[in-house]
Amino acid sequence: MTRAEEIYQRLRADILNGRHEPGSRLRVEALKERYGASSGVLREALPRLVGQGLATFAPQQGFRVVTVSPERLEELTEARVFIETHLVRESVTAGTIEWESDLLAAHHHLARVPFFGDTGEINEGWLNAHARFHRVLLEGCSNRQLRDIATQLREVAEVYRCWARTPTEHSNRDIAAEHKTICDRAIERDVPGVVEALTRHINATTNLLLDDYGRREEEGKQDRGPSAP
Amino acid sequence: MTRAEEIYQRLRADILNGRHEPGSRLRVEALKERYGASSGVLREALPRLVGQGLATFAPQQGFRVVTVSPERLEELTEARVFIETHLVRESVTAGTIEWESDLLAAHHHLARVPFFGDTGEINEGWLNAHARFHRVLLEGCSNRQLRDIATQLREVAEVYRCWARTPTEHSNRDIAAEHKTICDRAIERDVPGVVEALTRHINATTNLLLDDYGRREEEGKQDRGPSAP
DNA sequence: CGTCAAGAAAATCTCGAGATTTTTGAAAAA
DNA sequence: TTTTTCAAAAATCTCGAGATTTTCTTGACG
Repeated sequence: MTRAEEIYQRLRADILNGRHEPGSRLRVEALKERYGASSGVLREALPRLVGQGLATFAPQQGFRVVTVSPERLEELTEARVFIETHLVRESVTAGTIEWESDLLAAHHHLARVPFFGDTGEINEGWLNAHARFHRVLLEGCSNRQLRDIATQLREVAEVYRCWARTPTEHSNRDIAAEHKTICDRAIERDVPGVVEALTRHINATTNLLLDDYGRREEEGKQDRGPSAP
Repeated sequence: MTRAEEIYQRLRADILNGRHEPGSRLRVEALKERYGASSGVLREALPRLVGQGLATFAPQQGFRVVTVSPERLEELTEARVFIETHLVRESVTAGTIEWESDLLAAHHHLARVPFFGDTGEINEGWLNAHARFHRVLLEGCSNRQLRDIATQLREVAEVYRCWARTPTEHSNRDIAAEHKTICDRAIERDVPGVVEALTRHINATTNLLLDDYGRREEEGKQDRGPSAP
């Protein structure tokens, strides 16, 4: 593992967990101190994030965490539904016994790992298990190009999860039930069922985030409202 | 334009034009001399190619141009047909008058620019016009996520074009006719027509390349055949 | 003749210093 | 009060040298 590789992994995890806020600048000087790496290493790691769609770059203005907006989230969701439903259809149709086993294992893990961490934030282990479940679900499809695209889109969408204010215990239970449904339908080889369950799941997650965004906008207006003209 | 930006553009163009062979190593030391840039600049530009899917990277082993294989080309083609037909459907349905005009202009340019350059190789201007035509065709669709994905897939597919042995005048005429059909059906707002034309076009290009690959394999076998046991 | 090992060559990886550009903040003018 | 100017500060951009790792060559051994 080279230095640049390590820093890239840490940067990626820190963005996916919201430790770097969406839209915030990624100053090389600041990152040098935080990650204890030279500018050269950082300037090699950061462009990789750009390629993955997790960061942006402008000449003479440095790097930024990818920015978020409701419009972009809706586009992202539409793209995910389009591609993932296609993949899951192929996957459930063509998946082998090994794929079935992997999916069961991934779901079992996801169902057991706690959603909340010690600090009240989302547990990093849960995020990893969640990413794994969705990846394995589509791995029955043989087209690696499309699978890679789906993974990339999910990663960008993950930025939005940590951007939302606070995940609730209620939403956690809903999500867990959705995962169970997806897993069951997939094992049963119920193609229309799994497609519908996955579509619902993706859209439900988006709606949760959009509601949260709307609420925040509302509060923001009140803060700058009649009480402080 | 920063140094790294410039070098990135040149590297990208050189890969897309086959001046760096698929699978070949991109040694920093060699590129330093060729592009007249320092190692730092190159180590910033190369990871961007990796993110775009035009190069690969392995720790301690450096960068390589993306490798090609018939299987990967087939996966790529399947992915392109799946995504581009969806996009062109949206595009032709929702495209504005401005979009129509842009498409006509892009096709006119593509039809006029010569296919072969002075050296007998494919003309770089034609490659640019071709990329532009296909990009504009899908630009009537508002979902930027999906459009970007389609563009990225086409770019990777471009690597295969230069990998093929020699484009013929015959294949050139076929391709030009296909572009004309696509453009006409799009302007007529004939959705099923344009979807069929685009599907044919993508598959035809792939088949041309696969035939060429098969012929080359055949010759390779003869070379190493009974005459030299 | 083929296999293995040690040394040499070459490439990658890492770092910090200097040049260039952008941003910031305060002072002056309208 | 608002706008403009300009200089200081900070960040980006670029470069080449040294450390580490891989690859290639050469030669000895089975």
